[in-house]
Amino acid sequence: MSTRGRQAEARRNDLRLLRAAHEVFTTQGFDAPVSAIAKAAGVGMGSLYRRYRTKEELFQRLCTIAMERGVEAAEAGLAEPDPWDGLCLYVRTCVGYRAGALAPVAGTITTTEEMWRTARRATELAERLVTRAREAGALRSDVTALDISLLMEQFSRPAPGGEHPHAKERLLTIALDGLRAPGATELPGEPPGMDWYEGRWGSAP
Amino acid sequence: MSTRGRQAEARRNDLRLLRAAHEVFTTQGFDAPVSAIAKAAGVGMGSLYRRYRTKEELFQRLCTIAMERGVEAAEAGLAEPDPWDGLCLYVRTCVGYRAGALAPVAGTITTTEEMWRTARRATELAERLVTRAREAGALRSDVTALDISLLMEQFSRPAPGGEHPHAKERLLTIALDGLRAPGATELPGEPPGMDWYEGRWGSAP
DNA sequence: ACTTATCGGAGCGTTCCGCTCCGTTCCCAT
DNA sequence: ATGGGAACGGAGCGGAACGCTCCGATAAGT
Repeated sequence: MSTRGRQAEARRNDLRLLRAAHEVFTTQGFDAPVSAIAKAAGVGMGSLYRRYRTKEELFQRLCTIAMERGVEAAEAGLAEPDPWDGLCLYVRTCVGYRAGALAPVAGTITTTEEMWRTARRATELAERLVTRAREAGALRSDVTALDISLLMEQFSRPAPGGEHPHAKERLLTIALDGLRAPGATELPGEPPGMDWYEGRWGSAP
Repeated sequence: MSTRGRQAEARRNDLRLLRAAHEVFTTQGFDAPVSAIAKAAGVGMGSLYRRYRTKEELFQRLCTIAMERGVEAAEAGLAEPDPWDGLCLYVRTCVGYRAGALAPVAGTITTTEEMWRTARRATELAERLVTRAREAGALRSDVTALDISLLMEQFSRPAPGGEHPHAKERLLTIALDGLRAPGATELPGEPPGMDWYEGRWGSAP
């Protein structure tokens, strides 16, 4: 794998494209123009459209990668000996690269088979992580794994008016403290179910 | 003030327009088409543009009203005898009508004199509310009024993929529990300052 | 030197949006 | 009863922006 030549440039371009697309889509939403991604990647439109035939295809690839990173984060969390620290690591990592910002937009495009598979693996690992923390008595008992997914999603959403360097971490710390057992206030209403959550992505295969 | 006649219809239309605009802008953002607001209000484009000469003017009026509602919510919170309950009431009320969803978008248009005035009153009252709760020992001591504003903003942001009826309230309850004294984890980084916050709206007059 | 894969970006067709303009409706004063 | 005028709804205009294509330029491989 050389670092020179046209093929090497193609590989570099692909990486830069994915990075730029992640940045642009998570901060500006799926409506962001494709040209903005190309420009952010320092790559021409032609190169982008040779690699990904449509905007949707690029986005699908991006979602899969984001979920794979979520899987890795969950595995890293489970590798942590302390259940609470593991859960915090997982949440902080996912929010750190705004993984949740892609999830809601995923409902506006068709969900590929690969996306379903990866999503299933990610949710299963997250469930294990949450159950372990709860059974260790570190996590309040009335919160579900889906609550935490939605929490991450909420915190992944960017502030349109520019970001303060530490504000997000401060808020996330507050929320994580609120997750610790025992909960001071009982959580209201029915917890959201898995069927509802998956319904946002279209019908399951 | 009659309920019949053309003038009465004009008044009703104005009210419906403001309600619809609030709903559409807070859920779809400032990019939502004006026609969507007119349709949601059950009003023709002509009537909308006679009342508000531009889209921006409508949005400015909307922001002012939202902040006035924020002032009222803060006053209601201060009227509550228990400092903690008062703070919770304030936060829940503001998040309830997604007041924070307008704040970041306000930076994309020019801020009127009236908006500055109302904003100043709102932040001053919020500061009082927060200080009272902290001095009563109910609120963790390392959190600032601005942190709470940003928290409300974060929770005001709509989920593009449809909303679960109770999910938001559950997450908000968790966050509020995290705000109670004593904080389990120290908040990281410098708290955001007022100058940064106001800078998002353009330069102060 | 010639072939050929890859590059960047101008341009095409289309969609969408803010706003205007105008024919219609209906209150109300005479 | 009737004419004037204020308020109504919505089709349509001009222009901006977007997804995607096409092509001349560039440089690696032989």
